[in-house]
Amino acid sequence: MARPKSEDKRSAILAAAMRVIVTQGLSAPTAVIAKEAGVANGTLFTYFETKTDLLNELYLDLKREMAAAALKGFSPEGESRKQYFQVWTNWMAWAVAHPKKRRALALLGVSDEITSKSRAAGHKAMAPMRELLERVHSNGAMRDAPTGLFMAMMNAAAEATMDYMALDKAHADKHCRAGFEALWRMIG
Amino acid sequence: MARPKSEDKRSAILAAAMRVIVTQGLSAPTAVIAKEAGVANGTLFTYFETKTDLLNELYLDLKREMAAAALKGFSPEGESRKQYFQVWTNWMAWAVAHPKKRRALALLGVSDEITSKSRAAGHKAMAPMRELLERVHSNGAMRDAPTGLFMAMMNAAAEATMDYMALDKAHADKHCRAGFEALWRMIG
Amino acid sequence: MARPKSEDKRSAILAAAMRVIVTQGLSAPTAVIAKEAGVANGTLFTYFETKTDLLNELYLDLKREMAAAALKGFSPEGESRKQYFQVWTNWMAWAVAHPKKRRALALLGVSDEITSKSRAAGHKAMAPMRELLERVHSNGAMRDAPTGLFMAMMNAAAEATMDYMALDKAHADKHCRAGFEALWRMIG
Amino acid sequence: MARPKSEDKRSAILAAAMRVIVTQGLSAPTAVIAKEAGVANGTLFTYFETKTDLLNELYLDLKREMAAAALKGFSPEGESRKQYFQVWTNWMAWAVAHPKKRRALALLGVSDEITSKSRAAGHKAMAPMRELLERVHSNGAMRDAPTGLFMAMMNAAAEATMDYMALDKAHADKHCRAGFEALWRMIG
DNA sequence: CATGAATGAGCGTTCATTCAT
DNA sequence: GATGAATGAACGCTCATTCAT
Repeated sequence: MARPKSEDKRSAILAAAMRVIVTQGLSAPTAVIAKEAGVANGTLFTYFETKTDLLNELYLDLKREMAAAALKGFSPEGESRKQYFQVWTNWMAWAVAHPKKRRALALLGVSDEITSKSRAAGHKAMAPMRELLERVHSNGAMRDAPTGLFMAMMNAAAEATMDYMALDKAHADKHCRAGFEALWRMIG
Repeated sequence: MARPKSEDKRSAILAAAMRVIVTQGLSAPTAVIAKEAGVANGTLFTYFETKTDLLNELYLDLKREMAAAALKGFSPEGESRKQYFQVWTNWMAWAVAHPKKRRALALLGVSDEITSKSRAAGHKAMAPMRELLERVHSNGAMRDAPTGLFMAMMNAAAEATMDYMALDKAHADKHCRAGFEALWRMIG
Repeated sequence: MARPKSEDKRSAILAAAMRVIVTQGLSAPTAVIAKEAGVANGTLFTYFETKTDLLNELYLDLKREMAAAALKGFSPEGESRKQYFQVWTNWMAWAVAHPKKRRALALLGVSDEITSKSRAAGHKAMAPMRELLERVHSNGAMRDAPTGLFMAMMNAAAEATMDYMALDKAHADKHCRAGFEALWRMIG
Repeated sequence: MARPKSEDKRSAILAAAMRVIVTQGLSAPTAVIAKEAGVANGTLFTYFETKTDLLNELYLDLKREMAAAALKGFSPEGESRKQYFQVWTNWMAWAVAHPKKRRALALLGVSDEITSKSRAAGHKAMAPMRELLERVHSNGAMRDAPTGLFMAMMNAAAEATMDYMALDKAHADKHCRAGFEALWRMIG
């Protein structure tokens, strides 16, 4: 089958795109991404039909990686607070460990290049976390507020905490806990 | 060129930029913005030296308008909770009344075209709110968390509430209060 | 109204396109055409929205010029043979005097970039000649053959004669007459 | 590489090229031709060094096939008119039976990718017809016109007749004869 | 100052051809 | 020999900015 499409090259392109996007934004030329990945200009297009496709796949890739990191070791048993604290801690740890990926994800998340299909798939990767939170919601202080508002508040708190942890890495752990406590006061 | 002739034209361009950005994103051509403003292509550049300048000024403009709306009728006396509830209500009302402006502001906020100088100036417009919140912070449940984290959480909650109100306008008032209650539980 | 669109520039581009197409074919880069016309790359697109538009307008332009040359001094009175001989002579003279234009027209004529609308408009420019020929047809040796076949034969004879005249310019006049005689034997 | 292994593959590529060119023009990608032929992208280049080579060989192939069809059963004896009518009829029949091949040949014929060498070889395939016509020429009405003009006129008439037959297949036979009569009036 | 044509760098994508498998 | 991924030059077109009118 001749030279098979190389999974390595594919991920090299995705990784390069991530790095380049962080420094140059989503308008980074595909040529720059290709060069950063160490492949020829045209090769990028044998792995991704269009730039938009590349961006969408990168979005999903990062979203899935983030979800996997957050849900690492997660089992849907035990006390909700403890469970969620574990997830929260994983999540924050990933965010602090991969600031570039988080930045790229943020840029992609607000771009209108990302299709609703990609967004839905990204959502799905977070499903276990969402289920856990639904349990929290229905028993907690916000039980009378709509789920959508509840989720939005939770997400917002998470993003804010990540931002702050990144800003003051030295006390990241402390901020992680403080963020969680604040959140739990709100929703618990 | 500090004060070009027609202040009307200037604001027409800013308003046009806002409208166009909402539908086309930040990459909207200056030619389109100019046409939407009813002026010639080149005229835009006698009012704003570069497109980046235009975006920065629009950012500040919107930020200031938003701050003014939120702080309408604000006087730094009285009980913090009541004061802040008033501000919060104003703020949410503005957001719901001007979804396009909020959308444009959101796009601008994450763009790397916006300089830190603009961001600082935008910050400044919110100073009275910040001062009020600092009082809340030093006496409230998050008094041991850093101000930055505190502010980030508050902002995040506000954005989340706005989003949700926009999504379900019929019960906007209810969500406005629910968001505030949740926030206050966290920070009060 | 600022710099008005310059009719000169427009025709410079059309003329340049004609020249370039003759040497490089229809796939000649727009950049080359622009340079040949002495304008910037982008300027070409303020006069012609797309390359296809440029090609279509060039086609029409040449077709009209050719028709005008052939029909110069034509009045629909007098004996058909004499009339048509005059047209034929004009036509051949134009073809020999403007071999590049004829070559460009030939290339454009077989291209599928040229729309049926352009072809129809080109046809229209030849209408007076067509009418004259219809008279010839209905009274001549081919009166029982369909008009379409008649016209095709006439056109083919014209093209063949032009080709041969171009090949042997020294005796162009003689070939012009020989071609006409042959044609007339066929259709007269 | 003069005679690569599979003659089948070679003709599959040529046939595919013909089909693809008819629908997509001469700028059809080699990749598309290869796929249509059921071979890999690169395989095409083991049978034809360059795309230009492929086009030239296709041109010759078609030209030869056309000549063979026209000359089927031809023997250089008997009355010229009868002989040529036979050839003409064969020729027209082939054209009507293989409109795609004729279309491809037409596209190739006007392309500047086709070398003069290929054109000369194509010419050669028609030699017997040409010899017959030379006899007609030297005794016919055009005996005083140069051979080149004579041949051009004959070819033009043939093309025109083919075009018209293809347009109105129902009466193809009639048009075939009408075309011949017209031609013979001109040259006979 | 207003206008809009002029400019040319820059971009996403294509495709003939090469070459590793 | 067959395959199809790799290559990179090339192209049509866009658009921020300049400048003649």
